[in-house]
Amino acid sequence: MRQSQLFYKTEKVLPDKKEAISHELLKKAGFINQLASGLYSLLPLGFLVHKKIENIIREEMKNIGAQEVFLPALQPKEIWEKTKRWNTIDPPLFKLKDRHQKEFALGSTHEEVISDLARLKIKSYRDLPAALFQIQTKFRNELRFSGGLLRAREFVMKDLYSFHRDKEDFEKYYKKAMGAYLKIFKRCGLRAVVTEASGQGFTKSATHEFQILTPAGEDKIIFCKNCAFSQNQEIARQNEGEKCLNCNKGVLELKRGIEVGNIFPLEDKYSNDFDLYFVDKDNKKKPVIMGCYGIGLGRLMAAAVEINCDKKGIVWPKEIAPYSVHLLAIDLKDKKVFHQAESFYQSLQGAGMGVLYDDRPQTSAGEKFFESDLIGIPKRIVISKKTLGGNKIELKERKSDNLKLISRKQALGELKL
RNA sequence: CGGGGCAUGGUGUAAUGGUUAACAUAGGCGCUUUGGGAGCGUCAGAUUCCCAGUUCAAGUCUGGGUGCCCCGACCA
Repeated sequence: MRQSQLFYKTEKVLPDKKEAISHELLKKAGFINQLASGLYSLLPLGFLVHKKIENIIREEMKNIGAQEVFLPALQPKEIWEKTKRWNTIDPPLFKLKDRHQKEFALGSTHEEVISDLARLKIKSYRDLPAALFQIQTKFRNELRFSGGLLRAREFVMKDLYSFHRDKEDFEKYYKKAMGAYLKIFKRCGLRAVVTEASGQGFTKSATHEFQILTPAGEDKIIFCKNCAFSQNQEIARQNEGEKCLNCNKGVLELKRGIEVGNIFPLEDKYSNDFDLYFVDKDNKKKPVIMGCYGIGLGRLMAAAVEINCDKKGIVWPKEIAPYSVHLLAIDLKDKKVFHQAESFYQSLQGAGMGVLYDDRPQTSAGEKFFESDLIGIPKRIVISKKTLGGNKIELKERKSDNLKLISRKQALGELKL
């Protein structure tokens, strides 16, 4: 992509108010734009990152045998009455009516829709287990929004639902899903802490949240450094400063975290509400055992920035960077520089690399460097009069200060790594 | 839902109740610039969120509305 053509603009003046660092950087660097409270547009750079995250999730979902579906966001009132959640779910639903006064909600989650669907397709133990996921917009009528993408009213979520014959099979899958989740977060440059959390009255068994430890987080968790035991403060039986009862060694700390995902045993709650029964080998009708598993994509993106940034800007983890190489051409009026830069741009593209090429002839060197650091693409190539003197180009990683002057051939090799 | 704050060119801010609402940034044009957000010149851009009211006079004061932000509560 030629930067001269890219739809973006970095901001030089931002409001004085204190906001989450991730929010400030994403706005400043031109990844997102706020339309209203809790409503955000993803600009080309932001959407590229979003799509990278989507694809990581797709890969890992595929690895645990889940199939992708796409369910309606607009949902009729009846299915919500079956679970008695039309008026009780918190945060409340956004509700609306069609021209015949029939009532609908914008889905804040999809247990109702998926259970209704599963009822039609799952009849026998032979149909189990099954796992379906989707990447889709959710709407939540929260009392308050904050931290930019960290809590929005409309956001994209990956939600996975699994269906099982019995508890044992469910538990096996639950562990598999937990592993997949940890892998997803790792690939996004994050170390997630698995935290026990409340079942919110739906289940007595523990549910698990995936927390990214950072002071910018809204959640409070009790954490043991020694054994990585972790509980959301809302259910914690111990306080900070006490000795960890899990390992009997560490001292518990109170940490803040961003909840980037959670996994939840649904047991037979929705199966009973939707008559989701199957006939088992023993010819007996039994309720399907369900689990649900969610990841907030926007929140994940913000958390990735929150953790991967410095004073100059974002430092994107390799796998979710909008582009993998940022090619800066300086002294573009010099014909040699121009030709070298153009041809290297072609070479990079030919090698199948995602490359952003700063081809703007009027922009000063300083501004190019500044914006490059702000946008945070992992690898930077500079071609200028200076580098051409030795017929080399300059390579620098965003996360380090080391400059390397190498030949174009060498650079192509190194960039592929 | 409780408490607090703010609302002025696209963006960020300034303006003891008193001329023509100022500055920065972003934008257009021209010239000069190119290794860490370039300089000079020039042009353009605002019924000061909306509706009432007080006053000789309102961006500024009062009331209501709307929007946004922060703290708390809430949060599958």
